[in-house]
Amino acid sequence: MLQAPPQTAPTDRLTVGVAARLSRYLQVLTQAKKMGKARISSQEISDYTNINATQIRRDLSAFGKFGKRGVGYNIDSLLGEIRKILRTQGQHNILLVGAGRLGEAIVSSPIFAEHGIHIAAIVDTDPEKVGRHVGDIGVSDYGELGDLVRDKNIIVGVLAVPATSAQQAAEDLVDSGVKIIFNYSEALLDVPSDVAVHTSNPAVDLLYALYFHLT
Amino acid sequence: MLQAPPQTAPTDRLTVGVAARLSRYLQVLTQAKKMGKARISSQEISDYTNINATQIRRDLSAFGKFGKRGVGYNIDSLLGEIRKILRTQGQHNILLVGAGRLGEAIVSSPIFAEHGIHIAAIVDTDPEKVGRHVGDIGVSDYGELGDLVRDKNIIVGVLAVPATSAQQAAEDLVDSGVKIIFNYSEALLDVPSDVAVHTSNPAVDLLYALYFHLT
DNA sequence: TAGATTGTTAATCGATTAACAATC
DNA sequence: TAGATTGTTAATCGATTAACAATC
Repeated sequence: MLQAPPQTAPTDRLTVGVAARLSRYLQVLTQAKKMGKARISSQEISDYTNINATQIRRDLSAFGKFGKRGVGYNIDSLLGEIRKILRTQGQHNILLVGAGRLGEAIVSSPIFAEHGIHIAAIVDTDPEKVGRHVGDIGVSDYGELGDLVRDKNIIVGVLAVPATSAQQAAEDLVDSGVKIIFNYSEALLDVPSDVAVHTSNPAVDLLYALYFHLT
Repeated sequence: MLQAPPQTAPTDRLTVGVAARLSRYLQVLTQAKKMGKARISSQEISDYTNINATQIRRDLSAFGKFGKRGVGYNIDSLLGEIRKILRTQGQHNILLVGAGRLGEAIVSSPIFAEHGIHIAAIVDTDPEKVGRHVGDIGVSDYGELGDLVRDKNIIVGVLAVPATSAQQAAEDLVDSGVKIIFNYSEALLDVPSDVAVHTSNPAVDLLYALYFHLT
C-alpha cells in the first residue's frame, strides 16, 4: 500500500474532539504543576480525565514526541507544547454580564487567569451594584456594554444573568460585535448563525452522571 | 407502560454518548416548554445543541417513533419518553459542600428542581454560615456530613469549595458512603476506583471554544 | 539489567453526514 | 395538493481499545 508523505501536516485545523481533549489535558497539567509535580504519565492524566491513556498518547504523538519512554511527560514542556498547538498563548479579553453570585464566583476563580483569559470588564443593570468592585474589577453600568466591547477589545461575552435577561443581553452583545458568547444561564439563545454560543450546564452533566451510576 | 418491547433491546445499558445527548435534549425541551412551545423539530433542537439533526432523529428513533412527519415532536410527550429512557423520574437527593458564592448560585438555580434533583442538605466549615439559610435550606455544620448522608439518603455529593479543601471534602464524602461526586472546584481529586468523579469546568470549555473561533 | 511507559499499529465500534422515501 | 419533517439507510470518518516493540 502506497503511503502518503511521511510527515502529514499537523498544522491543519484540529477536529473538535482533539481540541476539547487537549484543553482538558491543559487543565490537568496546570493543576498537577500547582501540586508540585514535575512529571506525569498518560495513565495519570487518564485517571483524572476518564480519557483512555492510549488515546492521550495518540493525541500527543500526532504533534511530536513529547514524552520519555519509561518516564512520562515533563509537565512544563508539555504545557508549552499544548499551548502552542491551541494557540492560546496570548491574552484574551472577556466581558462578564451580571455581577450576582454566579458572576462573583466566576470572577474569583483562578482558572481564567491561569489560561490567559482576562476578565476586562463587568456590567450589571442594578444601580446598587454599579461602581462596586468584584475582585479587582469595577462594575460598570449595563448601558456602557457597547463602548466597553470596543474600547477593551472584547472578543467573548459571558452571561451570568437570570434566564429572563439572557436573550436581551445576548442581543446587545451581538450588536456590539461580539461573536463568541458563553451562556451560564439555562436559557436557550437565538443568535445569528455567525455567532457561537456555548451553554455550560452543570445540571445536565449531573443528570447523565446519575443515569450512569444509578443503574 | 404496557408497551411491548421492540425487537432490538433498547433496555440495554445506553452508551455514554447517547446518555449525554439525551440529557441535553431533555434540557432543551424543558426550556422550550417554559417558553410556551408545544412542538419542536429535530432541526430546532440541533440549533440549540449543535448536535446534528440526523443524529437527534436517530437517537430518538432507536427507542420508538416519537415524532410526526411534517410536524415534529410534541414537547410534553418527548419529555416523558426521554425521562423514561434515562430513568430520572424519581427524586435524587444531593448534598452540597460549601455555602459560598458558588454554592449559593447552585442552590438558587431552578435547573436541579426541574430535573428531579433535590438539594437535601448543605454543609460548611465556617461557623458564621452554619444556621443561615440558603434558599430554603439551612446550612449545617461540616461535622454533620456523615450523619446527613445517612439520614437523608444522599447519593451525590457536590463540591463547591476552594481547591485547597476539595480533596479533604471528597475523602469525607467517600467515608460516608457517597459514590458519585460532582466537583466544581479546579482541584484534581484522588478517590477509590469505585467512586465516580465528574469535574465540571467551564473555563476549559471556554478555552477550546476560543481555539475554534479565533482561528 | 529490570521495570516502566511511550509511540504506534491494527481491529473494532460509535458518531457523523448526505440522501431520500414515507407520510403528516 | 404542496410543503415540511420524520425515520432509515449507507458510506465515511473519528474514537476507542488491546497489544507490543522500542527505549528510557
